[in-house]
Amino acid sequence: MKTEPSVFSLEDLAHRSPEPWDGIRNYQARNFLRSMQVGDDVLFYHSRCPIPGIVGLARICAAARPDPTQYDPSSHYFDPASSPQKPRWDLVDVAYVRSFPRTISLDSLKAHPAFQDSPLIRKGNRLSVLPITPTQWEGILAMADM
DNA sequence: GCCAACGTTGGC
DNA sequence: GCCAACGTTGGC
Repeated sequence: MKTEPSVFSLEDLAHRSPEPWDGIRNYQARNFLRSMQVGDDVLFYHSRCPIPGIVGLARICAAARPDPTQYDPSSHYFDPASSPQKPRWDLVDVAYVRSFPRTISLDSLKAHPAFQDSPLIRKGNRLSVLPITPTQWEGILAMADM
């Protein structure tokens, strides 16, 4: 899961957890949210910052449910085309697990064989929720010195 | 802050 | 159903 640390960082999650992950407004990302299960581990990625990359781990502690901000006209995430009778967008609840000793930078992901086919390293990629393969998990944990 | 890449919208 | 215009994401 990606986030801009200037908006909401892993440190923020450490102090406010669990957190409803609202505001996802991309159908592909939403579908990935829906496939998540309670107890699933999540890699936490910081974007739009000096060293973009994976900074730690979080965990899913509630499965997908309708995102209430879609009905709220005062919300930045308001979607006039959505209604409680026919919700369009979902959220999951995310809890802090741990911060890695060091950031696994985008540069090092680009250099890792397991990530060559991942949308994560693709230029122009905009998916803020995306799946990680078992091989990628192994690579990440190795790079994180865990 | 710039801008390339991409998803979405809406006129036709 | 096409595609230009628009808004957003995210590396740099």
